[in-house]
Amino acid sequence: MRERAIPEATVARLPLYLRSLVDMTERGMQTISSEGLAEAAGVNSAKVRKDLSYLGSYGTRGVGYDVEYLIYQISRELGLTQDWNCVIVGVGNLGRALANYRGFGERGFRVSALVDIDETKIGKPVDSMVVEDFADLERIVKEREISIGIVATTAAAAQDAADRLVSAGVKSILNFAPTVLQVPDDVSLRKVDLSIELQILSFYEQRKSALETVRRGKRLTASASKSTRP
Amino acid sequence: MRERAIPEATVARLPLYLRSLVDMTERGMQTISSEGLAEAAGVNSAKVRKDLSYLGSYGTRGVGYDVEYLIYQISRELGLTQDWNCVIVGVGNLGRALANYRGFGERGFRVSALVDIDETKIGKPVDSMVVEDFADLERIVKEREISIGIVATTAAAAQDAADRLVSAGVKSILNFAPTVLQVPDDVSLRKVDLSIELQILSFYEQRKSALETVRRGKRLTASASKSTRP
DNA sequence: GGCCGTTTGTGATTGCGCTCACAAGCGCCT
DNA sequence: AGGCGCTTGTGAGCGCAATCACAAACGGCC
Ligand SMILES: NC(=O)c1ccc[n+]([C@@H]2O[C@H](COP(=O)([O-])OP(=O)(O)OC[C@H]3O[C@@H](n4cnc5c(N)ncnc54)[C@H](O)[C@@H]3O)[C@@H](O)[C@H]2O)c1
Ligand SMILES: NC(=O)c1ccc[n+]([C@@H]2O[C@H](COP(=O)([O-])OP(=O)(O)OC[C@H]3O[C@@H](n4cnc5c(N)ncnc54)[C@H](O)[C@@H]3O)[C@@H](O)[C@H]2O)c1
Repeated sequence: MRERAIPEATVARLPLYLRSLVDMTERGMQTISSEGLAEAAGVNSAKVRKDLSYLGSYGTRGVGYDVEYLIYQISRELGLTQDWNCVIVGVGNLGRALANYRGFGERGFRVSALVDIDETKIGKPVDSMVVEDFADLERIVKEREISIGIVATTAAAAQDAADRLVSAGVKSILNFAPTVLQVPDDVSLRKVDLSIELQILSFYEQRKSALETVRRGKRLTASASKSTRP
Repeated sequence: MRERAIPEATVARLPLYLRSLVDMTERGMQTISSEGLAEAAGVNSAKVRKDLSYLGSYGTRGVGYDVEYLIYQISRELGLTQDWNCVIVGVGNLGRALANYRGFGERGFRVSALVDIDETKIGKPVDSMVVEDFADLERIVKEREISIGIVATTAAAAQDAADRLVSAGVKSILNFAPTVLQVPDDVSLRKVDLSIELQILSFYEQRKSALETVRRGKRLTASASKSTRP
């Protein structure tokens, strides 16, 4: 267990713990048990303990975890002791909302550039910044030491945006366009896809209404035809 | 295998297949192999076949899957043969971007209401709609048969927004606020958390630069102090 | 009509992550 | 100083998901 390699699932939960812990300091709490942190983060307490144990033995038996110290350790592990420079590619509806969002800066992510391909947008101010030309991406990335690229272009342009980010040396990409991007193995890619989230909700919603209908004693033609299928 | 109950992981991938398939019809393709669909969706072909087999035996050996027919079957399974009415709670930066987004309507999700608590926003037009009063949420949900609630309020107000959605009868919630929401068991909850995504990227980015530094033959003080810890 | 190349559908296997359960360790109180 | 209650850290077991691997099935061609 003392080995390196934190499981992916744990990495995905650390930011959640971190947020809960920050809330707790703001409410003046000094220590927190795995049980308490689990409740705040909406997970199981054994999971919390196992996750935290990957970082080291930072708890005290019979007492819990020191909130401040744990914040520091998680921040360090996540690489949040430094600021990261980001570029938003595509300044449409979504890109603008992201640019205006204060939450990123608070968490150590600085939006250092906004780029777009649309002539009518280039040069215009957006939230104390100015939209720059997509053509200058490589120079901008190098000059400002940008390490994270946020793709908020149309779906059709997203692969191009990603390719340009990659050749500029960006190794981490967050994609909002509803398309599957291809990137080299050494580039981390994460996606946020709102339509997919809604479709997943739709699946369970449908299942619920179907169940409701069955409970009322009605036969569903859909399920009936399905059961007759060999 | 003929049993009901589609694995969660499969449900999450079905929308991805669906999107690839729609792209394919637009390019005039009639049939597609699991291999081809796998490539388009960025997954392994065995996974595609197993996922699709949960819906039934809709493929033809030696040929592949009929694109149109598969689109229909996946849509039906996901509950996309009907439209779903949604309400956006909180019309700030993000809420406005979501309201203006055309992609939802195309996929059968109709934004039927925008509500906010801010007096100065209520009554104002946003994308051919008018912002309504959060206080009227229950009536609006009932009248327009809204089944999906999208929470885009500030973090502090998100739990209240969710509670009100739940008591209005909404059973599916998509949360954008960076906070853990509590909802009853029979309510589906999904979250989109951009800061968490960035923090995950940060973790791997840091690991990469650490590795890079080690490769260059330098000793990392961080890893050195870690290895001396008992 | 039979053979051949192709692709599906699915048992079998492996691996990962979640949960349980409890010994070990800590602080506090007497 | 010793006992007690509380909480951590982690081995063990379990279940779900990913991957492998191949028999079964199909279309087309000779
Ligand atoms: N708006 C939303 O709420 C929302 C929700 C879910 C998904 N999305 C997705 O996010 C993406 C952006 O959405 P949006 O509503 O902001 O769209 P938008 O059309 O308003 O903005 C897209 C922007 O990208 C720019 N662009 C196009 N090609 C480019 C290129 N090659 N390089 C740089 N910039 C380029 C355009 O000029 C435009 O400014 C889309 O892919 C959309 O599907 C948006
Ligand atoms: N803007 C972004 O790009 C972005 C990115 C990531 C996360 N988020 C999160 O999304 C949420 C919204 O972000 P934003 O930038 O739009 O913030 P915002 O402050 O611009 O908008 C919040 C809106 O919610 C409304 N509101 C507050 N309490 C309400 C209540 N009880 N009922 C109804 N409406 C209420 C406010 O009046 C305001 O209009 C925040 O929680 C934010 O952390 C936003």
